[in-house]
Amino acid sequence: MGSTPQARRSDTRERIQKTALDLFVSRGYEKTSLREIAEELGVTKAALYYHFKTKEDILSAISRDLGRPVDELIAWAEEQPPTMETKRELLRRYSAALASAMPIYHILQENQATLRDLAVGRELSDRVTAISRLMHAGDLEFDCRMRVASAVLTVHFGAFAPCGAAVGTVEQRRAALLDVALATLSGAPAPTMSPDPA
Amino acid sequence: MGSTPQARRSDTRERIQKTALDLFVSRGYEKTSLREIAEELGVTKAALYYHFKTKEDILSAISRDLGRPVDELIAWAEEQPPTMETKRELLRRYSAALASAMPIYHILQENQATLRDLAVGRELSDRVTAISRLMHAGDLEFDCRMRVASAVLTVHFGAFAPCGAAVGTVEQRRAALLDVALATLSGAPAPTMSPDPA
Amino acid sequence: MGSTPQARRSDTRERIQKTALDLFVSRGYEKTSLREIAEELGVTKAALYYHFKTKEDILSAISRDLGRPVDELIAWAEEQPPTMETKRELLRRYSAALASAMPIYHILQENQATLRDLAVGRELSDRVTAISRLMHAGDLEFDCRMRVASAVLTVHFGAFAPCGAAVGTVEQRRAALLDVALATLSGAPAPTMSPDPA
Amino acid sequence: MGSTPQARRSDTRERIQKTALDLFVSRGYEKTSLREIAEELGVTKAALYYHFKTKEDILSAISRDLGRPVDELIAWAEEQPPTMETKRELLRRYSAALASAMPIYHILQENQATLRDLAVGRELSDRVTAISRLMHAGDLEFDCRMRVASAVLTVHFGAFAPCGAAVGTVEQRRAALLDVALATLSGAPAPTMSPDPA
DNA sequence: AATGAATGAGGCTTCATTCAT
DNA sequence: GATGAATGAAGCCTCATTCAT
Repeated sequence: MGSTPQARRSDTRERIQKTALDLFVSRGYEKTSLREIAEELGVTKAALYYHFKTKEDILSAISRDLGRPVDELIAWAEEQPPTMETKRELLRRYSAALASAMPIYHILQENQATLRDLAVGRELSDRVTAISRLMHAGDLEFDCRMRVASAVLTVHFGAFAPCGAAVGTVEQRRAALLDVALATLSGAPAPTMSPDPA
Repeated sequence: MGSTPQARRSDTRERIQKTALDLFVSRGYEKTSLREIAEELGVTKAALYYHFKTKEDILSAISRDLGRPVDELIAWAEEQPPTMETKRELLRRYSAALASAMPIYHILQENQATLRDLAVGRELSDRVTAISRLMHAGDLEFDCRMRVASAVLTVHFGAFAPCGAAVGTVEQRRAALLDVALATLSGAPAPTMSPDPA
Repeated sequence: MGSTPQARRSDTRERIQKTALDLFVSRGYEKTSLREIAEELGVTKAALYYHFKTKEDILSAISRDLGRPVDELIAWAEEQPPTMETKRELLRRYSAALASAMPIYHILQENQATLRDLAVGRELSDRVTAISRLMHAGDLEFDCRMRVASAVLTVHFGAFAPCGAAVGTVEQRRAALLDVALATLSGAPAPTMSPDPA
Repeated sequence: MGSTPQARRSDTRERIQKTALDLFVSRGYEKTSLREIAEELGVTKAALYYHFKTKEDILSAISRDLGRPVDELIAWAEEQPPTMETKRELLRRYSAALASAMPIYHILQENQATLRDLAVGRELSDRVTAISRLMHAGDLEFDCRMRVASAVLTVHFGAFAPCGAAVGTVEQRRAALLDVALATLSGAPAPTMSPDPA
């Protein structure tokens, strides 16, 4: 009994996922070779193939794991009426979900050309598309659609890159961008900006 | 006026750039091999090396050519005072410049992981960064910065992807998103949206 | 009598042989991996290694089992005088034996290059060689040897492939080819064929 | 002028084919790796890929080159009337053609399982099938078909293996087997064999 | 201005096999 | 009687690049 309470049956699979994720994020999917992953882990390439059928499969597993929150969010939104309030809530939750699922989106973001013709690429971009579709649901006028688009772009891409220099914490920026997006969404201004103090 | 003395020398260099651009856009930088470019053009790989030192060099030349408008925009903005009006104008011009320089930004966008450690990658992303820096110039408050960020994200990323379903023409969408961004920038809402009759 | 004490112990070994045989026949020895065999059977590769020392060992066991009739035939022929009648009978019996042992000969036939340097390869081809040797036994003249050779080739290779289009049943073809071979053997023609009315 | 009169443009392609043929014959197609071929030739694997698109392509080129005589024979036979005399002549020519094209047939013969699902495999076996089809052309009776089959088997497979021990030269054996096959074909006995001198 | 030939490095994947449990 | 995990060797192939001509 004692010792590790959890099953003693090798945590290698998870270690592979973790290491692969790190490398995919830092060096890119295509540029990360299985050799690197294996070496970093201290196992052989063949060991990776014991746990995953292909390189793509590794990313796929990661995508499934990290993408779950967003998937659940989509499932939730699909059962709500396409009202303004739903969309505001969706945007809020999406912003939050992104914060934790960031790594995969980062990968999708930076490796689009490569992932485009991989099944896992669709898995990933389908999620983004779904959110966008839900935000645009209903019979909106053109101007309104553009505000929705802006809001989505702000929340989604605001999650990456240190946009606007490094002011505040990551979390503070996220919250603030969400506010701006919400304001844009409803057509109301966010906290005003002095007309031109410069 | 006759032909410019320099011209009529061989358009191969330009044909290479054009073909390479097409392929980089449609298949990605890394996934496009020099063999493909050469085959598509009906020349040998070695011919490419006669005109360009490396693969990266091809992209670099493309970047220089297509990026000129944005470079000029940056140069212009750097000589303006960092006023609100400058930024509004900068945003307008950037939106317009993007429309024509789109292909390279598309490439940067979809191949970030690969370009990250290439000199040409910096060339490309420096331009984006410069715009962002100029937009954030001056002593702005936090909230204001976030609005700037949202505006930039909207204009920049709105240029890619058919965000918000295919309503209107590309040009109409661009103009509309620019309006939304400008409104966000000044803290005023764009044309309002009904508060939610549902 | 009850069940033989040895029996009822686990039929896995036999199931492995059967599955392996099927796959070796349909996909070839080299191209059939232990993984495939294991998967088809619903066990692990390691299980195969519990029952057999190596991949070759599996084929070896199959060869032993299915080759027994031919081995017995060889043993029988080795105790007969090398008369014409013996050879005629040998040919008849070989034709019959082949019909039932076909699968392994099929494997030998189609995987010669691979089996050549395996012990089991010799086991298999030795049987063929032995038959041939026995058919050629004695002090035959050159012309006669060639007729023997033709007869053996006809019976042996006639057992594979749908030679001569699909006329008659497999069994009918076998019997007919045996007749032709026997006729060739004794230098007498089989039922005549019109001299060419065209 | 002087030096080699032939184009000085690298004979590597042909050297590859020659070396590959040797190895495919002696070690088998599957068991011959591109590394081996390259090493034997003193070039890199990549050099092979400069001259041939794939491993299969190498065999394909060999097949095309060595198979030409048989292809021509088939073309010839297809324009003859399907008379007995045509078939006798076809058998004669096939026997001769085989003598020179032997290596590829040897490869087909010994690597069937591997070649089965390769395009080049069909190329190869189609030739054999075509000969067989032509030999069986017309409205033959069952018995006759079986004699045809025996004749074809004798000539085709007699070309391989030292059937009947090493008596006479290869050429003598070929001629003799052809005679036996021709005799079988027409239903007449070949030079008789004493009824049983043993 | 361009080609033909070749290279070295490295990519992903599969295989037969082993061994502790 | 069998499994889960792992390995080492090797396979085919592709790529960016070079260089003599």
